[in-house]
Formats: sequence, C-alpha cells, structure tokens
Amino acid sequence: MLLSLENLLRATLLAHLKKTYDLEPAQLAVAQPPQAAMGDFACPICFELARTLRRAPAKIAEEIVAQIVLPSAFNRIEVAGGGYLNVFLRRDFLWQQMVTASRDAGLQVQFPGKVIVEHTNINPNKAAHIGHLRNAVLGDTFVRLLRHRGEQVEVQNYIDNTGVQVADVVVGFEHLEPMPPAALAADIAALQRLRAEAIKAGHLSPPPHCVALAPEAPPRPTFSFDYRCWDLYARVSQTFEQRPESLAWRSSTLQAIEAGPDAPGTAGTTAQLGELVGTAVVHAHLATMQRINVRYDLLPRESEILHLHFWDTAFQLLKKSAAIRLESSGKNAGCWVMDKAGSGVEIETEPEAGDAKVIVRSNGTVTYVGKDIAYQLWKLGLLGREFQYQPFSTYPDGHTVWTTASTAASGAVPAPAFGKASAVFNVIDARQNYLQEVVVAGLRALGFDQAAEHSVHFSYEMVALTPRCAQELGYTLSTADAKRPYVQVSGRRGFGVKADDLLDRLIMNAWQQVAQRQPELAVAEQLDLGITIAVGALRYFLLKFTKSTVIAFDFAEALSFEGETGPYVQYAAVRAANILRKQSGELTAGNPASLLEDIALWELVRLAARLDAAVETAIISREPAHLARYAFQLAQEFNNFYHHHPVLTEANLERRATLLQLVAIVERQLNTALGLLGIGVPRAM
RNA sequence: GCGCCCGUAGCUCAGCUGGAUAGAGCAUCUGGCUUCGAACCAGAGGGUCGGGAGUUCGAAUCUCUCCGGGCGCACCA
Repeated sequence: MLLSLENLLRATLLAHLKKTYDLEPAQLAVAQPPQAAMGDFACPICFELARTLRRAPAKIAEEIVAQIVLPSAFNRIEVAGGGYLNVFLRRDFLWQQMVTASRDAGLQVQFPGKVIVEHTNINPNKAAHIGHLRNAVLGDTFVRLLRHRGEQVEVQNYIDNTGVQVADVVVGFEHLEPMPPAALAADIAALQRLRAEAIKAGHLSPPPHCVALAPEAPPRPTFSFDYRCWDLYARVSQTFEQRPESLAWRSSTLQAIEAGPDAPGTAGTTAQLGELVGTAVVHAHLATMQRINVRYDLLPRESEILHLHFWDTAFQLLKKSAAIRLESSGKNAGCWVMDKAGSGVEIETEPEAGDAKVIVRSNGTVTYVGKDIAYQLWKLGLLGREFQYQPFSTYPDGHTVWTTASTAASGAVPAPAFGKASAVFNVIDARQNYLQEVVVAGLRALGFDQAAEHSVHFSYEMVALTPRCAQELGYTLSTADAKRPYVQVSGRRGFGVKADDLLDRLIMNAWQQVAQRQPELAVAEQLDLGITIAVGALRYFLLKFTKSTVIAFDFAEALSFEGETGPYVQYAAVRAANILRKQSGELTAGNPASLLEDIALWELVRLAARLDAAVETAIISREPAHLARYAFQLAQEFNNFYHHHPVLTEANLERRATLLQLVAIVERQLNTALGLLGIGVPRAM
C-alpha cells in the first residue's frame, strides 16, 4: 500500500512543481522521516530547488505547503527541519486499505512476455555444498519476488554434463574403481531402492531425500550416489596431482563424453558412464534442492548445445559479424579469439595477445564462453534453433521438470514452450564476473545490443569457511590460512560442507528443540515442524547477507535459532496465528481511529503496509536481503506489540476487535513475506 | 601489473536513488514467565563509518588518492 501511496505523492508533487514553477526534476526522492511522529513521508526536494529558485529552502517549502492540494489519502503536509516537506497519511484510510486488499496496486509487471532466471548450475559430478545452496536460494527467492510482482518466470538449471568435472569422476569409475556401465547402473538403482526402503521404514525424513535422523539409522553416504562421487572426485584429483601422466585419462575421457554414446567407431561405454553419473547426480541435486523448497522448470544440458549444433550456429553468426577472428600467430595460434576491445570497455588499449579471449581451441573444441553465448542467444530467442524435450522428473504436486534432448518425448504431454524470454537473469558467483562480461560483449559484438542489455549477471560472492569451521571439519590448515578471515572450499580436494549434511544437522537441532517444547506431539509431527524450522533457518541465513558479502560460514552462526534468524520471524507468525485461532467469533471492523492515535500501533500498521515496497526495492536492486531484513523488522515490531498489548483479554470489545484485525493484517503480511523467502510457517514451534 | 569487490560497535553484518540524532543480531551487564507460548520483551554500556583530500546547503553513501584484505585476469567451467 505504501508503494502506491508513495507513487501518488510523488506524482502530486511533480505536478505541482510543474504547474507552479515550471520545474521538472529528473528525480524526486521520497523518504521516511527519522521518527513516526514527524510524518509518514519526507521529501527533501526544496533543498535542491533552493539553488534554481534562489530562495531559502524553508521559504519554498512553506509556499508549497500553502498552495498544494493533496489527494484524500493524505491528512496534511508541513515544513520541518529547515526545508523538508513532511507528509502525514490519513490513518483510517491506510487501515481500510490494509483490511480490504492484500496487494499493493503499485506493484506492476515490468517485463513483457517471459523472464528466465537461471540458477543452481551445479556440475553434476558430486554432492552440492553450501556455496551451491547460496546460489539456489538467491535465485529461487528472486524468482518468487518476480512472480509476486506478476512476472511470468521460467526457471532453468543449466547442466554441464560434458565438462571436465564429470569426466574426472568417470575417470574414477574407469581406472580407480573400474566399473562397466551395467554394474554402475545397478549400483545406482540399488542405492535408490535402499533409500526408498529406509524412508518407508521411517528411518529417514520425508521423501524424496533421505536424512539419517535416528542415531541408529545408517549414515547418509550409504544412500547417496552424489556423496560417493564427492569422494571419488577428490581421489581422482589427488591422483592427477601425484601422477601427472594420468592426466591423459582425462582428455581421452572428455573427448569420448563430448562425442556421445552413439559415436561411430567406439563402444560408447565411457559416454554411457558419463550419462549415468550426470543423470544420477542431477537427481540427487534436485532432491537436495527440493528439501529447501527450490524447484525448476527446465534443465538445459550442455550435451544438447553441442549435439543439436547450437554452437555451430552461434559460431557462424560470430564469424559473420567478425566478432571473433582466427589467430595466426602467438600463443593463441590456431584459436578463434574475441578481442576484449570488442566489449567497448577498453577501446584505448593496444590489442595485445593477453587481451584476447579464446572461444574455439586450436583442436576445434569450444570453450565455456562460446557455449554460453549460444545458450544466451537461445534463451533470448535469437539463435534460430530449438531443443527437443523429455520429462526429467515430477514433483509431488504434479509439476514436471523437463530436460533438453536430441529427440522429442514420445509421450502424450507436449513440452511447454521454453526459451524466448524478454529478459534473462543468470545467477552466477562473482568469481565469474570476467567471463560473464565476455559473454555479454559477445552479444554486443553480434549486434544484439538490446539483448545484451537484458542479459543480466546476477552476481553474488562465494561462501567460504571460517578457519575455525575448517578445523572443526577435520582439515589441517597452513599457519597462513589459519590467520585468514576465511578459507575457500574446494570440490577438488573434497573440502567443504555438504548441503545435505548441513540440513541434517539443522533438522536434528530443530527437532530436538521442538521435542522439548512440544513433548505431547507425535514424533512425526515434531519432525515435520523441525524440518520447516531448519529450512527457515538455512534460507534466512543465506539471504540476510547482501550479495556482495563473502559469507564466512560457521556452524554456530548457521545453527542459531535466536535473534536475527528465520525461526525468529516464524515464531512471530506462529504467535499471530495462535491469537487468531484462539479468538472466537468473526473479525469485525472495530473502530481504528482512536487506536491508531497510538503512534506505536500506527507504526506497526505502516510497516505492515510496506511489504510490497520492500519487494519492489528487492527486485530493482536485485537484493533479496532487503526483503529478509523487512520480514525480520516486521516480526520484531510485532513481538514488541505482542508484549505490550494483550489482545484476547482486552475488556473493551471494540478495541479488542481492532487489535484482532491488526494481528490479522500483520499475520498476512508476515506469511506473504516468509513465502517470498521460501520459508514455511510451522503450525506450532 | 590490470580489472572487480570489501573495510561501519568486542564479533557478524544492515544502512534503498546523497538528507534530519549512524542501526540490528551476537557477546557482556540488568530486569521481566499465575500472561494470546520466554525460539520472546525491556533497559545499559560500546562507533573520529580504514586514513587523507575534493564535490555539495548536506557525505557512511559520489569523485580522487593512499593503506589493509579478498577474488579474478587459462586452449577449466
């Protein structure tokens, strides 16, 4: 509500300035006064006008206040602080709006057609770790924000199934733990069966993933193929380090995987292993992400980018527009390169060898940047080629995740129309800033300036570990590392916190606390509540930091359920729900006028009305942390209210009715905010 | 060497397009459960916003510079 009221105020002021002074300022800042008693909006425009009008700010402000006619939503306008225009809302007006409507009309669709958000993008060769969780939670929350605004959003999770990382694990299954495809397939099936049985037997938390919650239950790795790959990948990397000659395995494996299982002249077993590994790990990742309420629509695979000649098409385009050139000499001889100067960033610099980025290697294979340019073009509907699709898996509610394929599905259900978005957001960590710049420069070089404009790198900083946390996990650090503020995780070294391990610990923790507080509940019920709380804690923890902050992960902090945490916000929502559940009779209108004279109550109403403004800010700044902070703030003010205003025991019935209405308003806004953060509200806690 | 990011309370971090007295959480100390659940609330102490210069009526916020820390700069993704 405050969003549209702020827009209304801004429009009114602008119209007045135009009419009275013939001024049209490009920006008109509207802020909140430091104290609620000073008003609901504050506009410092008169300080700026002082120069052009050559009069004191306070004088201008007085004149405006005397002349301007405000819409009925506003109570009055006054001069304050030497020239601010402070505007007061009609309190009963906002109250009525909050009672009747749940949505702010100021929140409007900005992208025509469809928006694509690409996130998660984990190499399908090992279990997900906390860094991947940050990516997925940021991306998923941004998707929720966009959808809340009314945007049509398609969620894509890019699968690099033909890269070095998968090849390395396949090397493991070929040379370190030799295994023919049939045996590996049987192993994977057996793991899936074991997992299903354990879930059935009640040893594990709800499907689809497994959590060894009971102490006597077998440990997770028994069930998880992605865990097995985690260890094997580290072993292979170690082997490469110790015996460099074994690196030959990697290149031959990589080539076999890129060629595919049907490549002529080969048995195709290496590629089959690659597909088995990739597919099984992606299933594991989807299960992990489903535990934290993250879902997808489409899994585009790199193998199809190659086999369906997406790259060949992009290659032709790039050559035709002279965006890339064949290097004839120097260290990049034989490669197709793109000059950095082509990005327009460094036009002045001499085109030296170091300024070029290799797009096609001298052996004819394409680099990541090349493949990503092709993929970006497709997402924006500019490539002129299409994927085929097959269903990959289905969520319990029936929503199907599709994957790209070389041949179309034979089933009755046709695939949705994927791609052709008007804007694309790529959630990729900040270490890839440079590469993402090159990709966008590629779009520009092709003449797709608008597409480049609408291809946004949603960049965020990594999750590292505090030295203490690393040592807690059993890793020995060098004395230099031990003194650093944080140390990086490394999949190659098998060094990091696995996503499912962290979730298991969080759930154990939450479950224990629920069991203490709610001993009368059935264990299954306690567990269910524990899971909701654990996921709330995790998602909030990952969202409360702004994207540019490196998260130095520490168990103590992440496992906390007190203070600025997800459970704190959930607790406020549960309290509000409890009051509403225990009150009898219907919510009546009450008489808010006298109640809202209490400035503290008015502030709570006003804050509750700011939800959609917080959403809009979060979208524009691409900063979900804004909404997380807002949710916390609302919870905080509600908890304060809770302690100072007993509702159910209020003797004055009219006052009681109004208080109840207020609780209902706050509860609705808290639930919406939590939902946008991907956090559920427990029935009790 | 070049590019990007960070430096705010003892610790971890907010601070939106420059605006009024720089805010949270944790930790420390104090007080509050016969109450709609204390995973809570109230109060206290704690900051020359890394240093310096500039722009401005006004700078934690913008510009420059220096110092300190991080991440990139592959025919890996």
